Amino acid sequence: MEAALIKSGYGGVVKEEKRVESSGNEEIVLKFGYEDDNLKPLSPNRKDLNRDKQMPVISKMERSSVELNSRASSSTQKDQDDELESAKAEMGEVREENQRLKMYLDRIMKDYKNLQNQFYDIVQQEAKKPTNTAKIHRESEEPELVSLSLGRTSSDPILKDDKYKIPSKGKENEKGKEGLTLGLDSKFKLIKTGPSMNPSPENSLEEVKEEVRESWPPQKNLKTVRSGDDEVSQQNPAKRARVSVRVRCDTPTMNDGCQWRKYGQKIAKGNPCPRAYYRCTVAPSCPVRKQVQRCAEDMSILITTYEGTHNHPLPVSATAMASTTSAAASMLMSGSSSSGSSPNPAAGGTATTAADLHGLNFYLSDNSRKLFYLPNPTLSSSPSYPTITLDLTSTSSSSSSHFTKISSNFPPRYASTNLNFSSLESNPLPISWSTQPYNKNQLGSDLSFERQPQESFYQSYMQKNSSHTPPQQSPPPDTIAAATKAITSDPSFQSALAAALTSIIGGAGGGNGDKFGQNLNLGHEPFPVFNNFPSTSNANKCSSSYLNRSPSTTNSQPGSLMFLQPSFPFPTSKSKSTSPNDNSDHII
DNA sequence: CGTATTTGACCAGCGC
DNA sequence: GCGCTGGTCAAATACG
Repeated sequence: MEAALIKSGYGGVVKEEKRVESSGNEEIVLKFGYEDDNLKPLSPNRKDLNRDKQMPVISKMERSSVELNSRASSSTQKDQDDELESAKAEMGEVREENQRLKMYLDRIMKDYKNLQNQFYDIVQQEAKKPTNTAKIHRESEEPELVSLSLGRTSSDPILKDDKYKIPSKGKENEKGKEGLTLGLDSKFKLIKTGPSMNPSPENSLEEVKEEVRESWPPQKNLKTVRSGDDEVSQQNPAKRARVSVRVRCDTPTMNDGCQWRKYGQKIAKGNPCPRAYYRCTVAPSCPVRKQVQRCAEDMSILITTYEGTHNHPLPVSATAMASTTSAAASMLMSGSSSSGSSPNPAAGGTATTAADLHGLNFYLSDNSRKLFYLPNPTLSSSPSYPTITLDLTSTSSSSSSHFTKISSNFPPRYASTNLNFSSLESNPLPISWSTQPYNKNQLGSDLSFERQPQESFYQSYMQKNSSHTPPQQSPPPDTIAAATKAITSDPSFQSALAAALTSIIGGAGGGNGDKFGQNLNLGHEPFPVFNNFPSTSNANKCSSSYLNRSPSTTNSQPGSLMFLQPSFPFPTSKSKSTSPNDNSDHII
């Protein structure tokens, strides 16, 4: 936004660099100039001033004076006059340039302030709109609500204001179509008393129901007597949603930050690669399972399918994937048959659907629910799991089209949705910027005017808000195109996407995650992965416990066990008293 | 020795 | 009813 503004308003791109010293101290270097050499420079001597002497303007002027004095006795009056004139002219130019720069800076700041105020107003208006009908039970928890957004950063001055914790709805959804415009539109609620997976008493029954619906252990476990496992006995097997994540990954499992224990392996039909079954071991009674299998067509693609909802606080490093899956699951569930009485979401009367997954609240507008109608949400006890696939493996050379390639298919038997995220082909990391070399211009460049994606983010936001474009109309639900549109415009999708991105970047990027955290703006509350992803995690790798048995496996990530909430309130009753998972109480 | 993984057995659902 | 398949269990094994 800033750059575009400057470019249009002042005829040239004002470049601003912010450099980060290796020591970690930030040195802000404001460098104004033209990026395009064809453009007229600010001053004819500007390059000389900056390049030849590598010294401040004032120093050059002083030096000129010294030179004049030293030569006064031996030079002719004419020479002196010439030098004096040239020096004066130079000084004048420098002064003019300084004045211009000051003026530019003032105007930039003024415009920036204006835009910032406009943005505040818009966000406030959005927050005041009657979208909180489903937030009734959560209003008291508003102070802890955090709006996570890609394309923002805590250090970005535009976001310093706490107002931006207010989630903006509606039009911001549309930004998801434009490159990095990833507003995490969902309303995230930080865990208060460790209820992320275990709703606290103040949480609504609605949330409890939502979680119960999502919990994994299928009906089989209902029959299996497991004393004290209340969650198991309450679940509705028809409500289980699966979130499948396809990632190009060389290692057997994807490092999602959570602790898993392998409990089985099977050769599935149609795929020579065995399917591994994992369960979450962070908490002994956690119902979450995941299946890991290599793609039959492309062995480099790892398909990780998550089921269920964690009923415990998550390691910070695991929140990204957890929020991804929960958001995606909430999409499915809200669109398929959230009420349990009718598969048609339009039949549900509520204006919004709230889900409390992983301690994060996701709100889907009524529009969204219509948009996410899935044609085959059977309620039978058969494994007709609605499945949403986040495809992070697609090939595309355009970094700006990361989020534009979206496909959707609906296998004949299972209702499923494929979200296809483009990525660089040459790199197992799906996000191209994760592979960019880190020159100083890119590090911590929150003030940089070069952040085109972010600029477009705000630009599109302003434009769309100013025009008050209504949310996308629901297309016919039975078409792939409709599903695609629906998915891309849904706030949960955005949160899922953002979480997926952070997860992938953080997990695959390994030690560079903190740099991403600076370079990618994730809202005033930095997305956990970026700041807290274990620096010891395998860079550019998905850690593994399947094919190789290296010590750096997914299952043991002590460094990542930074829980959002230290308390662990849910019952300690074990589903399996003899389970080796019992030792997972170490998280307390 | 404790813990995690492996792997064959077992179970349930589904289709024929 | 039978076979196939997916999913889970649990004893055996490996590992630190």
